[in-house]
Amino acid sequence: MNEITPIAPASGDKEATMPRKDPTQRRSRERVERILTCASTLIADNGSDAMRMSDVAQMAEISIGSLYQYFPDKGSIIRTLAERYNVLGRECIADALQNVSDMNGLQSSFAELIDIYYAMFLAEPVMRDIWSGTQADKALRDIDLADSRMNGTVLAAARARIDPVADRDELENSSFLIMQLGEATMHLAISVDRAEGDALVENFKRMFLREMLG
Amino acid sequence: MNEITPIAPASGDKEATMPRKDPTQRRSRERVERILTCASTLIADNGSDAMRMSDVAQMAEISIGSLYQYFPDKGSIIRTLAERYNVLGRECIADALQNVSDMNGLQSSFAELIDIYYAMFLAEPVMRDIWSGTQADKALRDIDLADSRMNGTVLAAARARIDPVADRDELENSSFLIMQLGEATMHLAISVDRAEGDALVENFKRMFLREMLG
DNA sequence: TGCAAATGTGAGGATTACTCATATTAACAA
DNA sequence: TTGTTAATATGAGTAATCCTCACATTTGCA
Repeated sequence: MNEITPIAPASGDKEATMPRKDPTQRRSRERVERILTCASTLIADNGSDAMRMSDVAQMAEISIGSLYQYFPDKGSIIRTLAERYNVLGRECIADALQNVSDMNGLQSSFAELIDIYYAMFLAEPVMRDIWSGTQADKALRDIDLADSRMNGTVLAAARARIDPVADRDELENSSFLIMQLGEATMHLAISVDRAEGDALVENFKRMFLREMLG
Repeated sequence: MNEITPIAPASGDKEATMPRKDPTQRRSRERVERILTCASTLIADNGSDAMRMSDVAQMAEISIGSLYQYFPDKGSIIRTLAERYNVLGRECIADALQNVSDMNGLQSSFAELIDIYYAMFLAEPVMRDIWSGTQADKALRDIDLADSRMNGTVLAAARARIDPVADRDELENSSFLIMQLGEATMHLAISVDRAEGDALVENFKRMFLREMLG
């Protein structure tokens, strides 16, 4: 698996080389953040394809060489941003579903989650660019699948609580599918005009709710 | 919209320059076919990202310059291949749904269609490569959407026949969504192991059938 | 202050899509 | 047949951009 997180700033325990202490690490962290912020800005402006590594370096006021010290390649910057959004999304989903224990709760929580996700996609150009179709990078696709699996597991757990006799594998499989289809719906919805997108999201909600009723 | 079909081989009516007749056109068509065949082979081998235009030219035994005479850019070759698969798929779908007139028929036809599509995706490495995630190219995404819209319209028509009082816009919208989600399910299914993929496809079938029942 | 490790630098290497000036070929008129 | 011209073929070269690497600078500590 390709790195998601950038190279750790030399907190090496190997070889016991009397590692440097705080200032360096702080500076490194700040640099990583600045790189990510600049990359975000550039992606928001013109998309990740148009984002050139030289632009990122220039905007972050570092040399290309330094940039590559923190991120081994262009994809790793994009993946790091993607994973950050995913973490936010997972927290959101976990929060919403953690304490669900009946069908009504599940339905309302999920409907709400879909709205939140849709709003996020509409509001965040970077997220939109990274996920909307652009999955040329296999490593990015893997991140996406892993994310859906985690979210699917959370959903499956909630459904199992509601219906303890349901087959677990079946729940896991269909919950994973629902997560992926939800994502596909988002991608689709943001690539058509707003009115149609809204209708598609509503339709997906309906399909999901029907599916939940088993 | 970017060209899908390659540049037409000089059947110019403009300027009335006494156009050439058959042999040239036949030769051009053969060249286009050879290019597409070679591109297919290369994509099947290593994916479209790894396919270099110089490889295509070499394998097709033409110069790079000639290659670019027939296809204005790399994407246009891929789009042409994509559209050919789509045409096949549309014919398949239209055939299956054209004469459906009751819910039983719709359900069995659609279930069968899903199996056929799944089998196609499993069997065709080129199709898999072009559609599986790799939608970096916006023009390709447009082709995909147009395809789903056409198929969605066919599905909506079948559903309208079965339930004449249903809201047409609603049918159109949800049929379009179903087509896109079906595609998403295929992409997902072929990117996990076979057993899980099979289960995902079965799950999608179930979801679809439930949705159809209204 | 001196040293070694860590970090910074940017010119340049490498790849690859695509162009264009030139050469070749095909179709037709005389 | 032969000359003419439009269509087509050619491939060395251009451009864009990711990434490397040899060297310079900075940092933390003895």
